[in-house]
Amino acid sequence: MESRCENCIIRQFNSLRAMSKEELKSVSDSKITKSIKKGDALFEEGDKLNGVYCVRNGISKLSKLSANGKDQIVKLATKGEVLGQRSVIAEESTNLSAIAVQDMEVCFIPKESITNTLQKNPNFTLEVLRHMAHDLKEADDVIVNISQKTVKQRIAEAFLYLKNNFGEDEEGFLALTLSREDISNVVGTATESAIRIISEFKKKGLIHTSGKKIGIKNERKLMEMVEGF
Amino acid sequence: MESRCENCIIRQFNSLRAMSKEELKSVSDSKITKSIKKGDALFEEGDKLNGVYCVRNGISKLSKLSANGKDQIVKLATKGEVLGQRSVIAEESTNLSAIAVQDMEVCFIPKESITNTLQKNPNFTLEVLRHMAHDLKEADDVIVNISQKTVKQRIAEAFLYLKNNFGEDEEGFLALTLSREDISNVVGTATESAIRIISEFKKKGLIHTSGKKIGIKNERKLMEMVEGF
DNA sequence: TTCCGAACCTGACAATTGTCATAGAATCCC
DNA sequence: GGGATTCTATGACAATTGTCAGGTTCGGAA
Repeated sequence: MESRCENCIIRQFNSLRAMSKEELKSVSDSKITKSIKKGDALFEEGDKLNGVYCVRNGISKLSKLSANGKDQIVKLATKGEVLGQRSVIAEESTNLSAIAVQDMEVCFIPKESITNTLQKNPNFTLEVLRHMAHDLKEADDVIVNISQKTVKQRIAEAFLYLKNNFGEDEEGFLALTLSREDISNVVGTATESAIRIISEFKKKGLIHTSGKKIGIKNERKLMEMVEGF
Repeated sequence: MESRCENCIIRQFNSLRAMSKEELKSVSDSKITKSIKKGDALFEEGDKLNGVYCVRNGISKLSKLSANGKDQIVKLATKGEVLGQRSVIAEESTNLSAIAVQDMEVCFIPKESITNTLQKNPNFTLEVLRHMAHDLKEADDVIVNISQKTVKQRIAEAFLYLKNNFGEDEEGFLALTLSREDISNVVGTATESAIRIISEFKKKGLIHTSGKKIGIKNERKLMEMVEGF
């Protein structure tokens, strides 16, 4: 495993690429590499973060607990994404929990390295800004989807999203396997409703399953369903 | 009306305050002041923006059209807010429409003034970044609310939000009067459902109405309702 | 003023979704 | 390997929400 940030490929995918050699060196010297097991938390809602997490491997769900005790998953973050930025930048405690849905490898970067660079390197700041602008757009899309589409449409969309963003394994199952509960927390519905709709999709030949694993059989029909046919 | 950005009080409320004297001067020289009538659009979903809009007065709804033909209002923007930033920064066409819900006065600032400053003045960039971080957090909250709360709770919350953010007039009505349709588009429900719930609130003595105008009568009960009692 | 259209309101009904209860299947841990 | 626990699944039912179809009221224009 490469342990110098300067040489880390992951950097290509995130805002760290806009850092200068010296800045990267300082980040590299202060970072701490951590292994996170599936189900463990990187941080939890309300925590004050002393730094950000750069994901080298694995996938994390970012979720928020609602008053009625249900989690809403707001985003799934994978290799190359930086978590906790929003909180560090706004100097607020985080509004989301980050929990591993697969074993993960992350680098913890103390916030000083980040805030120093933010104040000195406009390219880096702009790069972070662009990323956040993108996240904001995605959040807007989620709002519209969740309020205007039926649960069925949202589940169909979630499967397509999982395929497009995380791919499939050799047997044609979605590479990212989520529990039924996680799926229902992504689309914002009751677990039983999600299960029922998954069964229905299976009966209609849109998907096939094997245990928790789900594979897409008829992508076109799923897409039509998302559009409302 | 003050026409030099350097002297504009609005600037105190947004990221423009982080600009240097010279930068502000250049913005001021290139800006165009516009009056927008209630119902007219500042820009529409899909437009490529050549600049941003700084709101001097009035209120705009930011909304996105969904496949089924309904608008979802994602945010209400008022005095001091800058619209179109996200799109200019990400160099994408906008994902939202901005339509005046009251007569407005705005300053159009060509994107060059903004992008130049973004590249040169890290304080400004950081300030913009902080604002966007805040918007992103709010968007996350909206996602959780919309997916986990009932329509009734969301409407109660919307009224409290309107009171806290836009205040009340002398007679105790919400200062920002929205049509029933706009209200339903804020909470993401059918217009009829919104109307029905407004009637119910009125019967229960939680609010009082006069034409389109709505006044809050029992704030405590509304708050309890939002919490789920 | 009077008319017209838009906005508001209400009822009846259907569809969607959530809740509760229960049972089987898978998984984990000793 | 076996028992406990968690996850998946399904039925029955209730609650919520949307849709359609009609009204009424309001505000602006002729």
